This record gives sequence, C-alpha cells and structure tokens, in this order.
Amino acid sequence: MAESKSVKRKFDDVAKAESKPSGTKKFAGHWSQGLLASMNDPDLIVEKDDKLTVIKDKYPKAKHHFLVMPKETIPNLKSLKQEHLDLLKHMEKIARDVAQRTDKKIKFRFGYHAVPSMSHLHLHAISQDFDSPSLKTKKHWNSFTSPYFVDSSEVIKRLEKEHKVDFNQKENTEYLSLDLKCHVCGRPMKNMPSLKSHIRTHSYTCDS
DNA sequence: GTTCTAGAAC
DNA sequence: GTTCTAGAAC
Repeated sequence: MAESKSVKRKFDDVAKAESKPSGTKKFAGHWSQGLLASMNDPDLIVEKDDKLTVIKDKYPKAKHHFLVMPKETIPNLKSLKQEHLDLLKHMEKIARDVAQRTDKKIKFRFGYHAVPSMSHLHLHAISQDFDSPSLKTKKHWNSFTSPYFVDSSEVIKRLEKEHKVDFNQKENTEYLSLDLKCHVCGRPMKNMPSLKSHIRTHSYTCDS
C-alpha cells in the first residue's frame, strides 16, 4: 500500500531532522564511521588483544563473516607504511585463528576491499558459502568475488615490495559492475536470486 | 555501509 | 501484474 509507505517515510524524515538540527553537521554519526560504533558494541565483539579488535560484521555476507580492525587509527590501505607490516601479519594470523575456531571445515578468504565504503582499516574473514540474507546486490557479490577483494597476503606483499598500497580507484570501482558469475564454476548468472540459489548447490569444505 | 522505491525487465 | 535493480539520501 503506497500510502502507508509514504507515511512511514515521513516519520523517518522527521526522526532524521530531529537528530540533525539544521545547519549542524554530525560527522561522528555519519554512516562511513559506523565501524567505530560496531567496534564498541559488546554484541559484535569476538575478541580483542592489545593491537586489534575482532568483530562480527553487522550485515554478514556469508555464514561466517568477521572484521579484524587495528586499535591504531589507520583510515585505509593508502595510509599503510612499512612499519605496519608486523601489524598486518598479526591481523591475518588472528583472522585465521578465529576462522579455524569458528568452523574447521568450511573455506574462508582473508582480504581487503580495494575501495572500501567504511572508514578504518578492516580485514575481512569471510566463509566462501556466501549464504546470507544480507548478501543482496551485484555490488555485494563483486566486492567479494572479483579482484576488488584483495587477499591479505597480496596487500602484505605489495607493502613489502613497493613500500605502499595504492590501488587504482577507477579500475577497482569498475569491478563492482561486472556481470554476475558463480565464484566456483564460473557460470554466468542472470540475476541475484538465481545466483544465490545456484551457489547453494556447491560445496565449500576445505578438501572439496 | 543500508534503506527505500521508481521504473525497467520479465 | 510481479520481480528485480539502480540510484538518491541535504
């Protein structure tokens, strides 16, 4: 019913207007800073040590989806210096530990988005089933299955060899618009619903 | 990053 | 008529 939706929208707009007085910019509340809030949400925290925090992704794109975030403020990949190499290796090790502890059988990948939407460096640890209601769009799919998803080992290698990590933003953004295809068999898929039902037919165990 | 929805695709 | 996606959100 169109009317009830527009009524709901008006309530949302009122709530938005009240939380953001005219002429005021609340940057702490901007969506791109959302990982800061998540990092302090007890319901999402998996573990911490002196250098990092591991949280569950608030909108997991697979059965298991974690984010490993350094406590040190590092906005993005471009901010990385060689002095961060030990930290990056530690982040990957913890990510692998958490994955192993969570599910010994299922395949995981560990990596970064080349052009992330959210501020604060975060390493994804994501199981390869991609079976989740929060996985909805082509952009979601391509961000984890195209070269837009850069393995942790590749980031580390690049920082060691080039002393910086600087991915081409335009090239990587274009990966998000690639045609849909299965990440296991490569078969082209018409749309997200058919892709999602197709990938359920594959196995994602480590030895398969 | 998500939500919402107009209009394209079917 | 229903499903699906792309783009605005001040």
